[in-house]
Amino acid sequence: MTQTAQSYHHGDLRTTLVNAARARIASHGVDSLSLRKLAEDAGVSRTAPYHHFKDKSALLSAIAAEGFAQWHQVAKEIFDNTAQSPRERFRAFIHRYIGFAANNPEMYELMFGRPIWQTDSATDDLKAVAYPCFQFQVDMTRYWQAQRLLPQDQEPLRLAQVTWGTLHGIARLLIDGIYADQSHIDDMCDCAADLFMRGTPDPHE
Amino acid sequence: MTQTAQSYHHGDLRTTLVNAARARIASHGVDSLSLRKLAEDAGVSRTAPYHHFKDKSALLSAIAAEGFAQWHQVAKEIFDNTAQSPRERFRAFIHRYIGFAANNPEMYELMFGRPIWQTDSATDDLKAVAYPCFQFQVDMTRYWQAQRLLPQDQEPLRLAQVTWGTLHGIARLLIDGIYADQSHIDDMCDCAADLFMRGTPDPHE
DNA sequence: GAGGGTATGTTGACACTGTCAAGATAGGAA
DNA sequence: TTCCTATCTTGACAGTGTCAACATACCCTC
Repeated sequence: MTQTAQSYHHGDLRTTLVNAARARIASHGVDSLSLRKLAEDAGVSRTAPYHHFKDKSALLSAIAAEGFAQWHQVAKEIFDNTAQSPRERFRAFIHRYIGFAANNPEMYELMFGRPIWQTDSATDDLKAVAYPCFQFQVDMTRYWQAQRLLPQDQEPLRLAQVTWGTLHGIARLLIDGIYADQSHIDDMCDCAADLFMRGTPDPHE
Repeated sequence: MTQTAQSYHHGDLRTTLVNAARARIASHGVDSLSLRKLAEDAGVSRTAPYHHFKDKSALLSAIAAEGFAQWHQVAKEIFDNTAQSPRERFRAFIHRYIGFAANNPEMYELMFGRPIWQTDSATDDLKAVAYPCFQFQVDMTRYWQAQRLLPQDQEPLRLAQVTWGTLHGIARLLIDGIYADQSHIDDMCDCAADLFMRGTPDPHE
């Protein structure tokens, strides 16, 4: 950013683009983002972004990767917070997951939407961030099974797929505004938590 | 369809468009559909479709409505099949739901995707078909609760949102190819069914 | 049957989009 | 200083959805 305005080269176009795109996506939605407008706002020509990203999908992948990293961080904090019981942490995890999606709907849409994952267009950089995030879900599931919060007679991978599927499905039904009312988010989370942990020993509550 | 080739009017353009669009979507995906190509394939000018649909979204809504009607029919058949026990029907319902999504991924994407539901662009026709479909999910949930397959201490609406959310989430993770392997569909469905019905009386199995 | 309203179809145009090719410029390494 | 490479530019192409204005055909009424 040490460049002057009349400089031929921008100086730090890549991060400028990513920042502008992130802001635009958060405020106006993924679909409203165009590379041309983005370039124009950055004071640069239409094709300049192509020297930093292979195509539009690559730009989106980069931003989605940020989202996965961000969520992974949150998940780790919840999981590692030993001040809470495993049971509390499990419940908190559900609420935070849905909360993350509800508070960042466009980012969530981007992270799990088609443009990125469809047709094998996912960047290696994106996979490098997202896959560990998926794996963490399995690891947590294994732990919760060991803690007797989740049924132990199920394969951890399957169980992780189902529990995460539940959160993902609720998040999408909420975001897409299909039939879930935003005012009942907490109720839905509690319902899901109760359902998953039903029949497990509960020494404290 | 009594028109000759050189007729100025097409005769039944609306259904021709819908049929062509449905086929195109099923084979090449929702994103690949363009009104112009559609019109060209129908041997008609680019703007002719606008006399039958307000815009592209309206066309998509019409096709999605077919999908909802189709699924609603399947759901009713499963639910009304008294030859099976409620427990078997519940399990069958889960498998069929995921199977429907896996076998018609593009239709499923269309039915629950953004272009239709976002920004209040859903047609009244679509809502008229889709909402009863959602309601049916709640009715079934209520029944399964009464049959003691699902916990009775939860509100039917909440429970329906969570169970449907689970199916929806699994379906999307599958379709979007995010992390679920298609070869384990049945295992995932069984895992979900076990999870939901866990702790409920099972006289026969 | 004649006339007019309406449904339907047409061409033209506009403002967009992503992306490629070819050329210009700047910075850094040899 | 020279040259390579990263970066940025203009020009162009093939698309897209959609509007406005106009043409044609059908149907209902007089």
